[in-house]
Amino acid sequence: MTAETPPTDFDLDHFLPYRLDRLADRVSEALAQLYEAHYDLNVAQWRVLAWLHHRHELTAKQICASTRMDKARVSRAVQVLEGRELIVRRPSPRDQRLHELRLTEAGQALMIELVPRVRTWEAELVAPLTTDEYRRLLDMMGRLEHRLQEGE
Amino acid sequence: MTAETPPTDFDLDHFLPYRLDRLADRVSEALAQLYEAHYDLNVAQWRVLAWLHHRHELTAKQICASTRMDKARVSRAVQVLEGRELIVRRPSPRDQRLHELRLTEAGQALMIELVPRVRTWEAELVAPLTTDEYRRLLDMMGRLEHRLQEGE
DNA sequence: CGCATATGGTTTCATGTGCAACTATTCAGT
DNA sequence: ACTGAATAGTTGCACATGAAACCATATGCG
Repeated sequence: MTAETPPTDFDLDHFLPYRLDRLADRVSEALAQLYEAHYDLNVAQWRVLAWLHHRHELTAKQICASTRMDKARVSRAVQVLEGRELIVRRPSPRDQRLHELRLTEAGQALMIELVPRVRTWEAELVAPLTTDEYRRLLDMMGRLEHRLQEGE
Repeated sequence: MTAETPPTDFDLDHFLPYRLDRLADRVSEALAQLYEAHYDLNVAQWRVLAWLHHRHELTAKQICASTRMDKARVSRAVQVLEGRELIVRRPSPRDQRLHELRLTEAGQALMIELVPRVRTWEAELVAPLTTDEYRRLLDMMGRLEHRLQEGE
């Protein structure tokens, strides 16, 4: 070790973007183990299923908006899921450009099996936080997101 | 919009992994604008520079540990940065396997210019939080990370 | 109607990334 | 000292991703 000190102190452990990224990465990795191994889903596919489970019927565009994923990425995830018959894609009668997506029976069955596992896992993850802290955490994150949104 | 309700309630807006990912993604994207456009650095390169700025002298291995980046990714970032003469790579006299990395004059100059911009930007980002809230936020994130670490 | 423009979604292409195999150096055990 | 295991880092390969070009349908305006 040299004795020289850095030119300016820039402590990355107190730098929010770095900490956020590190945590999100770890969380995402841990969560992925729940759906990758057993269900052979990648992140994009998981997200599409999660939103369809949550919202019941959506177009690819809406999923893009919800997940911040590129439309190409969503398109490819949808193709795979449709191929596996976990979702169906039906052109909207109103507008032939957009396709309404929804879970098939098999897709529903998968999610009904998977979601409780995910919830249990999440509960365990946030166990070190009180419910009040958890609420505050989400609230603060919301304010940060809002801040970024208004800048754009 | 359909009037149908989702089969089970799984509100992704209250699902921490999703919220974390979305926020980290937005933050990362905003931060990237600070170093991509003006300095032509990608995320990996920025991280390597940031750690070298912070720690002054490190090996690739140490950077891997700090940033959770794959060693191949670090290796390639280092190659580019060395090519641009922003860092130097010197085999350790003690152990020829490992290479000590440090910023060149040019690299230091770049960071001395860039870091204050980044800090200002971060300050603005977290402005909606009180300093106490910010402290708590980092603390909670730390506990969550710790929770994940002990599981592995 | 008919043409220009916008929009949802797909495909192509260039790039970045992770994994695994590989090289070079060091270390441990005999 | 010698052989085999470990470690730091690089490279080859296969794959996922984003940007941009593209296709099909819809909409606005003359």
